[in-house]
Amino acid sequence: MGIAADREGRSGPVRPASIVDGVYDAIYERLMALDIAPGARITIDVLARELEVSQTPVREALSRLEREGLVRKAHLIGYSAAPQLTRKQFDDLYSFRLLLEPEAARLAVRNMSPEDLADLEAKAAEMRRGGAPADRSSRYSHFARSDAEFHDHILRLGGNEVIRSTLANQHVHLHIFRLMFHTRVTQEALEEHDRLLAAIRDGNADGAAAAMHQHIERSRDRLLAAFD
Amino acid sequence: MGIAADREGRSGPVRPASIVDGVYDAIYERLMALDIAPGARITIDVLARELEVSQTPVREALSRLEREGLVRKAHLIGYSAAPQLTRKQFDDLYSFRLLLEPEAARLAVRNMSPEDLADLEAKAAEMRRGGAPADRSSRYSHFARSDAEFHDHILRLGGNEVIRSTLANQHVHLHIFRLMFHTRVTQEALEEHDRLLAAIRDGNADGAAAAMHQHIERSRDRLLAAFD
DNA sequence: AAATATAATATCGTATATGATATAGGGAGG
DNA sequence: CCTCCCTATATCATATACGATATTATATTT
Repeated sequence: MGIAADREGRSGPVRPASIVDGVYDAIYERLMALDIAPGARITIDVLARELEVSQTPVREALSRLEREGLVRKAHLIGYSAAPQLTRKQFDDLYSFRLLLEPEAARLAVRNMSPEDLADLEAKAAEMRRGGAPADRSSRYSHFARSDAEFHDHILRLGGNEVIRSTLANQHVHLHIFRLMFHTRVTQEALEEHDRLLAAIRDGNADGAAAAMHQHIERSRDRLLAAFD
Repeated sequence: MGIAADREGRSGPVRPASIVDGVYDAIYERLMALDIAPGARITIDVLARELEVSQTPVREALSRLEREGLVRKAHLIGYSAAPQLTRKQFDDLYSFRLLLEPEAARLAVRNMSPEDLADLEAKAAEMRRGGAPADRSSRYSHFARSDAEFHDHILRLGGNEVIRSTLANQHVHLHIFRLMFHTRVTQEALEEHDRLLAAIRDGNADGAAAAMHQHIERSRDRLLAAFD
């Protein structure tokens, strides 16, 4: 049947460049929204039917997600959403961040231009305003996203692309969100961001590194409650 | 001859090897052997014909390699082997290693058991013996592989799985090999390994971290020649 | 002769089909 | 009544087919 022509006709929602990208985004969205719960099975052809695409792009998207640790694949059994972070994975992840992000903050102070700072300030201001007063879960989801962008922005300014892309691929904020989508400890984080931003603004590299270090440690401590 | 042979599943019932894994290894091998030059086009169906499999597993293997940065994909154009590391990528990569590996060495000293140490010693001894006196390029390829295993082993002992898997996915040693497959500076590296190993053996965590730091810095300096 | 337009080819991106494997459920035997 | 085996179904892994797009070569025009 003329599926292809059919789909071509109703361009409908913004069609990403490739179908695979669209599928990837759609799955990511469902994971982020906890529409697919941690550990839940993900069957390829169900997904393909729901998204009205063939199995091939679904496969490729899942393959990407697997490489990023967001889904797991069991040979001849199938895909499933990654389970909740274990305590050990959590600890490892935060140790990892503590080794990289403070240094990246230090580098950011050294390398950035005035325009870069302005961009960062704008992003922080946007975070402070917060999202629309939607339901709590989607509000936090919005925060998680903004927070990820804020951190990513600093990493970008730091200039070390290996550090940046590596942390991006860890999807820290998605995991965190799944750990505690029910809480609302965003206020403290915002204050820590402000302290970090102040150090950056002052061109205080050591201070920025220290502020980033403290921010991550506190974030870790706040989240530790989720393991009790 | 197909590739699906000689793949051993882990414990348990004899799991049929997946063709994708075989294709992945085959492509990796060609990249490592410079059989596929940096930047060279990789056409899916040529590869599929050569390996005597269908295009589907080739696609999935290439997708994995792409996520690892070993091949690049241009939408509607095709795959190609990743180009040689640029100077900036090289610098970023070594800065990244310097932030992580010394700490991992420190952790390794703290966490490892006597058996772990014995394993590490064995691996180091094996490296010292070196490979058979084959042609120079394949000998260095062998060294690159052993070196990768040595470092990975230490990272494993460190216990932080995020650090370990992240560095493994950078494929540092493959890139390095492609940078200077023509040189033979392995002797110095072996001596640095020995110093590192000595510190580990003595339970000297700070010393191990320092030795690792120095080893990576020197490795970087040796390779810098490749950019002149 | 150079440049543009047009046709031919190669290769990708996507869809569908087929065979293989695991899991679940029911029936026979102990 | 329980256990084991066997069959049925769902799902994956792979193969093949088809349409779309880029690249290359050729021809025509200026």
